[in-house]
Amino acid sequence: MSVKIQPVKGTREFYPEQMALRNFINDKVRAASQAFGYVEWDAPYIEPISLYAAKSGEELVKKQSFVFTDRGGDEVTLRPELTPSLARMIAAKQGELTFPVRWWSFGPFWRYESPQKGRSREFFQWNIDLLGADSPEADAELISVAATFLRSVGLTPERATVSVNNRKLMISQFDALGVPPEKRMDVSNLVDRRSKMDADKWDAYALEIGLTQSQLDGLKAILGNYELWKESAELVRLFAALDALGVKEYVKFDPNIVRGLLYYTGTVFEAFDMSGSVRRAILGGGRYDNLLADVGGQPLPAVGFAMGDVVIGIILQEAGLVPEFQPSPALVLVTVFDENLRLQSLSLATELRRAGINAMVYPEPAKLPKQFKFADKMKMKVALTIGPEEAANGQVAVKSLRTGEQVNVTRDAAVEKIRELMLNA
RNA sequence: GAGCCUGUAGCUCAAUGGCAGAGCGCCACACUGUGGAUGUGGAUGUUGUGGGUUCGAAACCCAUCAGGCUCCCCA
Repeated sequence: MSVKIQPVKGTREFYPEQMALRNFINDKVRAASQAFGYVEWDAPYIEPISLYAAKSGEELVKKQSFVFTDRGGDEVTLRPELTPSLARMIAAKQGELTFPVRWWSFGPFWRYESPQKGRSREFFQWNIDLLGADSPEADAELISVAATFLRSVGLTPERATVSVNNRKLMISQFDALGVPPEKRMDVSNLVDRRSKMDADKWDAYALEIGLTQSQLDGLKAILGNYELWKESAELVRLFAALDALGVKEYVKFDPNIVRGLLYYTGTVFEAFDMSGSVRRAILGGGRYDNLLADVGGQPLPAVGFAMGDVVIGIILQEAGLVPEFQPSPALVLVTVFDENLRLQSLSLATELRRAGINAMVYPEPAKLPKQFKFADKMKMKVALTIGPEEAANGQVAVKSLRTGEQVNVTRDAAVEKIRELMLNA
């Protein structure tokens, strides 16, 4: 009796079509990263749990990590994020690296959460970081990389935008309202929740955490003031740089963006899909100037962001931006006319491959209609046939599956004819 | 971790306690030297799984698994 073994909850199986989407995202990520001079790197997929204990927050470590004890008795985990590994690796070579460091990575991560739309337990994530530069122009570069990626996959500014804010600006605004420093986190949390709660409940919650009515009114004024960035010298420089970088239309200031992570110190940003069904951030990041010092390295300013493959994958599919799937990497089918001519088909295919053309041979001498139907389903461009006539004359029948035109050429001329048809296809 | 919704053919979905169906797709033939179009015919299945109620369950009840939505968190 066979029992169906299901895949682990929250994992995805990548059939060729899904694999093509994953590779499409990976290719665009690589191109956007390399266009700005970032170099690829990676860290171990299994890490000691203690690596995350310091800075990642209890939620991530205790509830969302795949933790297990290895045979030696050590507590390890499948990595839930990359930044702690980055901090460790940078700190270890801080004396020999040439700064500023520009690194990117695209790899698997695991988080033990309940799977739902836009979230799985095993996912791929693009991480990209610039370490050793603390200017607003450096922040702008990362935002520009993000916008360049969005543009490269065909997402227009109407469809996807990057919302930007600055933690320092918000803190100074909170201070001006008379919010005590120990309440900053609570207020940030409050801001983060605004879009998810009813207005009345949000007001009540604000008063509950200790804001006065006048502070609440002041906070609302701040969150509705989309010109507030003009009061931040950093943001003024940031937007000037974004203009020069040619991505201004993708970016807007939004005082409601605060982001959950504790370690952000200045600029923070998130990209959203404005029209799709996924109400989750496509990517998010910001400046984290204290992290290296916090994990024992020399102080080092840093800015970066991360993008998961799940949300962007859904958005690209919904927007119809995923390239048509090509079922076979071979665009040429060599048919097999009959048993006697089978070896001629095999040797013809070999000639094509030696000329650099991917070619597939039908595995058996089936009826020609069946073989042509197969080529059609595989979305191939060209079908070749060597029948008794062609074999007698040293020729090959070359048919374009797009136009339906067929010509007989000598075997020597076949490669050139196929190249011509594939260019036009 | 908590609450709610869903699960029927490969896919999208019907059937509300009384013979499990349609469209699309698939296979064969028309067409034994040529795909897409058309026509004709064919197969779709332990109704997620396991129990229970009932003369009778796809439907009602319980459990379980999977998926979705929300809270939480975040990519």
